[in-house]
Amino acid sequence: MTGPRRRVLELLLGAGEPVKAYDLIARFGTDGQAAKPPTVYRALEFLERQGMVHRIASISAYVACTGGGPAHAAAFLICDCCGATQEVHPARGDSFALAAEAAGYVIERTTIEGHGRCPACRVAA
Amino acid sequence: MTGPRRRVLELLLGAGEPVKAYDLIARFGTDGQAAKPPTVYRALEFLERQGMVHRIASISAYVACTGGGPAHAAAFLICDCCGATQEVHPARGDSFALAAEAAGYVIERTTIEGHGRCPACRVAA
DNA sequence: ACTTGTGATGTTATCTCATAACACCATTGG
DNA sequence: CCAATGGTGTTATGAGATAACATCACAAGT
Repeated sequence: MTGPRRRVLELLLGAGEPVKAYDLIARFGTDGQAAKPPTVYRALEFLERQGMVHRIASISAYVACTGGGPAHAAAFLICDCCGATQEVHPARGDSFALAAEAAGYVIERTTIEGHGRCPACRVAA
Repeated sequence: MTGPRRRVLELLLGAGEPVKAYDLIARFGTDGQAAKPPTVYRALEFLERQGMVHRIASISAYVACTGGGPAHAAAFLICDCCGATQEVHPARGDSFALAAEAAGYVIERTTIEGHGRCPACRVAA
């Protein structure tokens, strides 16, 4: 865990919600100086390999992991209203995994993201 | 169903696998002329609304729908080896949907994509 | 027929997201 | 000492997507 990696993780943990890569780039320097893109992307790549950070493909954003061991699979519930995101852990042998098996596929990595409304926004609407 | 929309759908059906937006743009003109990006992106947006095309977020590509009614949810099995993609339809009440419900989220749209190896590539390896 | 509204298209420009390529530096193990 | 490895800094560019505005076709209302 080196300087840039620590800094990116720190920013993600501080945000507590998904952050866009270029927002991380902009906030990278403690003095307000932006980082160069590869600095942040390389840190994200590392943190993702470690399972400390996840990429949320449907919104091209990154979020610090909450729970789960090293290099684990994760699924996300994302509120389109307020941006809140919750990490959940799909059960082994769920219907998607079964469908994959039935089709003869060996799945190594999943992207599972649900968009909708969180409890708070559901009430507010 | 207008000209550009028909053309984009035709390209996707002809490909039979996920195609990148800029590949569609490049192949758009029957005379080899490329389209302008908005032409293709607007067609994709329309086709996606109709449920005739799906976007695969994890690889930023688009694929013609195989089965499923209008505006249905879909999940994908993607072979990282040969690019083959299979559309599957998650059962209602699978573990992800249950997790969402338990968390109080109302999910309107899902992105479910599994990466791995198709039967053919699994044997080949 | 006029005209008004709507939805589609064409076009230019730009924005966002991500990576290639190369130079440099530190650590480690032969 | 000196490769080999892995991390970082920097420049530049590639890839994905959309904003904004002009134009066009068509149907509905008067």
